[in-house]
Amino acid sequence: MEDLSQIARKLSACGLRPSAPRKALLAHLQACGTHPTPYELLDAFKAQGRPISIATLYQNLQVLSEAGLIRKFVDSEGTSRYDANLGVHHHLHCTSCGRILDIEVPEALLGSLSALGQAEGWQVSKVQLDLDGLCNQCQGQETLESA
Amino acid sequence: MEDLSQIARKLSACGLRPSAPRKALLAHLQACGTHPTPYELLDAFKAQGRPISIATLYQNLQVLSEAGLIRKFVDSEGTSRYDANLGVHHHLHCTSCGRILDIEVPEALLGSLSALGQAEGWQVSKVQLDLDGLCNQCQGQETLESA
DNA sequence: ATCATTGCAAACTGTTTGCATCAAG
DNA sequence: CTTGATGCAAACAGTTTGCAATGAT
Repeated sequence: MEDLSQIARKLSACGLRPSAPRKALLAHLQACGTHPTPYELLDAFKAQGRPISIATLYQNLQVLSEAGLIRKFVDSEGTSRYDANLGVHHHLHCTSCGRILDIEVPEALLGSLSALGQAEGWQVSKVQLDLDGLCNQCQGQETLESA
Repeated sequence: MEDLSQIARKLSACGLRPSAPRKALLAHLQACGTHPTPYELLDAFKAQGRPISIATLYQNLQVLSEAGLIRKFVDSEGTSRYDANLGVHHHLHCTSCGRILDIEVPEALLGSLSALGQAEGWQVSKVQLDLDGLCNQCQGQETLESA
């Protein structure tokens, strides 16, 4: 958990002015633990009473991504999502409630996967892995519904 | 390789009228060996001198997907793509030329991946795996460019 | 003849851009 | 004061929908 002055310093260190929307964006993404879509972010800031414009939001999502402070990805439904977890990780995606959980995949497994590409003569730079399924909560709900 | 009457029979078997656009779509996807986007399909039919309207295209992509004759997926850039390969398979995606190659992942590996989700209490229904990198051709080009 | 399918045009969603205003250094 | 950031509005890309004309059974 970082306070706002640390966030501001991080932005400055990347040559970015620590404007209010940028600090809010980075702080929110680092704290929320989820993988929000642009519109979820928009709503979150509006709900906090500090709305930002959609143009500013998209501009900054791009700027922060380019600076390497956050990361963009596209989920299996094609929805853009943003993530402040910069480490190598992958996703568990609940097809019922939409929740996304970060998981770590053992090095050895990642190596075996890259090897599949190398076997075809490709130079693999990134292993994108998403496990779609039902989270523990939604499994329970399915049971209730079908009862 | 299937001829058009076989394609027509397949459509009828699913309760779909074998209209010209449907036959063309299914035949093309089965034959092309790539994973076209809607606009690539549109252009392909236009180039063949049998253009179809974009509304018809989207309607039929959905209808054929629902019938299980083709499958939709979203690549790591968020672009919709369609695939007539219905078996379990995964993708090698060239970040330079955009080419996508189907690969098979050994059962054992898929099992290990699903197990990661199960360890978190999730019920994994689908392992979505994309290996991003450079295909053999584009590796060569990178070398030339940087020379 | 009936009912599904086509295709135009208009609507919509998510995203980007131009530009005048505003704020940080 | 200078330069970069904001935010409105307009433009865009991809996709969906309403509806009259068309085509398959």
